[in-house]
Amino acid sequence: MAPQSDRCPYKEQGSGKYFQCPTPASTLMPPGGLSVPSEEEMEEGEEEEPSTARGECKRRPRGRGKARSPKVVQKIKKSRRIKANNRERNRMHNLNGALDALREVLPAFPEDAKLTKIETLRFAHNYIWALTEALRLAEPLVGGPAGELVGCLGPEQQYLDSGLSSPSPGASGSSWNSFSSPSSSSYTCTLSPGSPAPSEDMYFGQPENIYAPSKQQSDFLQNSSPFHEFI
DNA sequence: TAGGCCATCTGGTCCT
DNA sequence: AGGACCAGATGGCCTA
Repeated sequence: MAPQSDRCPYKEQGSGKYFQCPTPASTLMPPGGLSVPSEEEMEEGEEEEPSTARGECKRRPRGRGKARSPKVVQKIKKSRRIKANNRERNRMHNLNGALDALREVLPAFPEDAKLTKIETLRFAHNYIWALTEALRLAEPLVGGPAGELVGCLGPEQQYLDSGLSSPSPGASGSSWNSFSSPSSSSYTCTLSPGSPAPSEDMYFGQPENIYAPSKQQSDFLQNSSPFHEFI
């Protein structure tokens, strides 16, 4: 069956964010109008099989266990399908919302190009891995936990220190550039090119061996990231 | 125009 | 039983 609509009507213009679907069944009525069975109709068509043996229906009073007409069965099926479709649509919207949230905490690209779903996931994977590497390699240099890094990684240290409450690196287009600029005078903790890969147990292998970054990602990261050795 | 990406529908399976 | 999850199919939009 062909989709009833080609584009999501619940996607916010501009931001591209999704919002919760309104009461679904009513919003997806086909042009001709689909009559969803009322509760009463549903009840009327409910599961009970008619008693085959005459007079042996003990569970229900006479007249209640009548067989559903094909029409009613079809209505029930259609109603269930519509409900399932709406649930599925909401589920996918939630998934897309989570993906959007993930995009927001990833470094923004200068041209503000929106990453595709797969790119977002791959980039996030690489990004997390690179940050983890940065922390791991920086730790011995400062002789303490990564949270105590002071002025080692430059402006990005603020980002590392602030934890969950940190401003999103993708929140402003310039944040990533400033924190990762190779020309930054405080950028003293460059990652060594020959550093060994972390164990697979801890890091699930080097991202580049699993997910090759897109050209867009690798270009950007190679030009502006302190993690370029890992791309 | 082909190919990539996406939203949606759909039926099957798993889980509560 | 009903909902969540999943994967395949389909068709529209966009871009190189």
